[in-house]
Amino acid sequence: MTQKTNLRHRVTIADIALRAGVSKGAVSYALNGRPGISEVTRQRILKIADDIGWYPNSAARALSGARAGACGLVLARPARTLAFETFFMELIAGIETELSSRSVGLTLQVVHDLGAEMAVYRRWWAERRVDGVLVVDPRLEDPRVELIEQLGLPAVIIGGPEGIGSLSAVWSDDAGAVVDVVRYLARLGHERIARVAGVPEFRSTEVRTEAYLATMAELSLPPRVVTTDFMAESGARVTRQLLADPLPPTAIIYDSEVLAVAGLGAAHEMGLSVPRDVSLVAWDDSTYCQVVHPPLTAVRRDIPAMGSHGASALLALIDDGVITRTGEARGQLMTRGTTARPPHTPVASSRGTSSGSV
Amino acid sequence: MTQKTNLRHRVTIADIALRAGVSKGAVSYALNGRPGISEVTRQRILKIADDIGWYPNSAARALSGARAGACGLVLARPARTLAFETFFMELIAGIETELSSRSVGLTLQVVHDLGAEMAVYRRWWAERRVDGVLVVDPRLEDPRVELIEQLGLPAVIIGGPEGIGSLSAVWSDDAGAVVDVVRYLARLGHERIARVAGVPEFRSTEVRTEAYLATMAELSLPPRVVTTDFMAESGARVTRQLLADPLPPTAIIYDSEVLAVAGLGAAHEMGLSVPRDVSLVAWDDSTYCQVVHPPLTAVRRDIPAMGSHGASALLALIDDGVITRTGEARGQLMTRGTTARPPHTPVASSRGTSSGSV
DNA sequence: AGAGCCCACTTACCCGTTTCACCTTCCTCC
DNA sequence: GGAGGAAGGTGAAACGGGTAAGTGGGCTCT
Repeated sequence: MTQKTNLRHRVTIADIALRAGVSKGAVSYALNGRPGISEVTRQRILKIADDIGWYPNSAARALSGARAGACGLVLARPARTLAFETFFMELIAGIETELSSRSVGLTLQVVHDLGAEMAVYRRWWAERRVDGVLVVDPRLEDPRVELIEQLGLPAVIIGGPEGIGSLSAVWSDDAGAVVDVVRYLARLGHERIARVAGVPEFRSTEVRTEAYLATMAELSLPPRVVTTDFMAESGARVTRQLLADPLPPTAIIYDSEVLAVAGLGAAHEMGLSVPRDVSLVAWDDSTYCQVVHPPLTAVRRDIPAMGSHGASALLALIDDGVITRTGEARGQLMTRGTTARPPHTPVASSRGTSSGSV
Repeated sequence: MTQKTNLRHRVTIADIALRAGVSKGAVSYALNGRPGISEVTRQRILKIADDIGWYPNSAARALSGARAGACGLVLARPARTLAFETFFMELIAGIETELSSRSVGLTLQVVHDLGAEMAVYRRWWAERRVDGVLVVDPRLEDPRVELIEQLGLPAVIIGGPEGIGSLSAVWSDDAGAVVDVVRYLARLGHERIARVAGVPEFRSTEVRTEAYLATMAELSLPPRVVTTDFMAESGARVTRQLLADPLPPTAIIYDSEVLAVAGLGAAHEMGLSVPRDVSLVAWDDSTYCQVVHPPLTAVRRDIPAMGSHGASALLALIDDGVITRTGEARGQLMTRGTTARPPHTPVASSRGTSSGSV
């Protein structure tokens, strides 16, 4: 049979109808599992469709009032910080597991700022290019929410806390994990615990800072928060500043993984020994946290799970109009080599400080 | 005016035609900048389209024989290794700059293996979901090439070397950069220079290994290649094995950034000092290479440029059928803190090498 | 035996855009 | 003053699949 020699010819339901000796309508009913077709005819049609390698033309299907068959994700961080945040790749991998199992595509766009991001939503929705979007990095005053509600664009916010407006949301319990980290460090004997926070506009930053402040207050410890962006250089610079202080912190909690790795590098560069001189904790675990030396103590969240739950919530919203609001499991503290008791703890009255085990 | 209150109503060219008092066809000509419409009418139509916020329905446009308006990218590495390869995010960012400036979407799919990747190409093309694809990680015996040619699917291979089959390609001069690295290390006085290679099925791995072997032979140095996958643990394990050798290498060239960071961690863990005891070179530079301590000497390629050139080549292929084959600029060696003269070098005798212009 | 009804289809039109074939005007030129 | 042409449109037919409305034929029920 030469039926597959010309793979370039697009086979349509008309071809199937011709072979099966029925009408296009019958083929459509059969392929979509709708009633009105006898079981034998349906099977015959399905077999023919399979034989000649038919796939529905996504444009035609989308045009006739159905779905676009794709969801969108816009990343609005500067490309430089995107690349080294493994968060996004993990998230995408998680989203994909859910979407591809349902044969829904993922359309990605990388833009420079929030305004461009909103323009993309507008365009995508007007063009009917996506059925819904996943929104990341929720902000304190988030103009995207209003736009999305106005457009009636199905959307799921990823990264909470909790929902915003009337949108679906999936978030992790950041506050709880922060409390765990601070208490863990306090139990080790740390009193001067600093927090290196990310972009202040992000809701996650605020939530974590509040949880940090509350826990420090509860433990009657002096809080210290330094705000940065998510650039590695900032992590290094801030760490140098903190550690050059006359009364430096004995422990630092970073708001991202790359900040922590940079902080570790900065500490080493200053000739300090980690964790003997200072303890470091990363937020979000990754391979990098595990392979640097010493391996970083980190808060591990199941990011792929957040992605797949977000995608699943989005599909539920698109298909059935169901609004979902799910809190994920609290991040887990992975204690590794960068946390220990603070220096100068009266163990045997202030031993020697660094001997530089680089 | 209440013209924008209901953003949910999709405006079509019929709405524009009605307001302008012309036919749909005329509107289409006007909006697409085609001849057959007077300039005044065109301007009037454009203004109306802008006023009522018209965007072309992508499905309708795609259906009527035009383009899908999207390109595809399939990533077939295990999700675990994807997340920490900043390569892909940088590549995507580069692709996006080109695509989004032309209002073409990027459809992403993450799969487990090559078979699934090929199934995705088949489906995308049959569904008319993409106009072409960008193919990464070219392999020695690459079954994707045959499929793509058979389907007539426009495609650009990213990561050469050189083209495969009749496809467009964009690649970096890996061989040249490897020669540079080996010669640089040899000039520093290294003789036992090992190479930690990535997945052997990748063409890039072979090219680099060949260049390494040739250069080592040229310099009459004993080659040593260890093959791994791209997992961080493998990088650490292989490094430990190499360095535990009775006659260990004094320099190691890694095939990826994460392998190198893991190698650096392993060396530290063994109590070795870098670069005093061993020199390390990473392939592909990234923020991580710069913030670890000491900062990693690395081969820096302009990955976003490869992405945007690849996207640009793909659009040229789709629009004009032009096959492009471009070699990018050779990767540049960024000498940083992990390379120095080898240990036990008779410094007094045999001067003449470099004095490490870090 | 005729009414009623369901099954298994067919017919025809819809979605929004592009495009091809035509159809008016109006202008030019000999 | 009528042929020839171009400018500036119109109308309708695609594109491929979904779906409401219609249409026979066979069956049941009374």
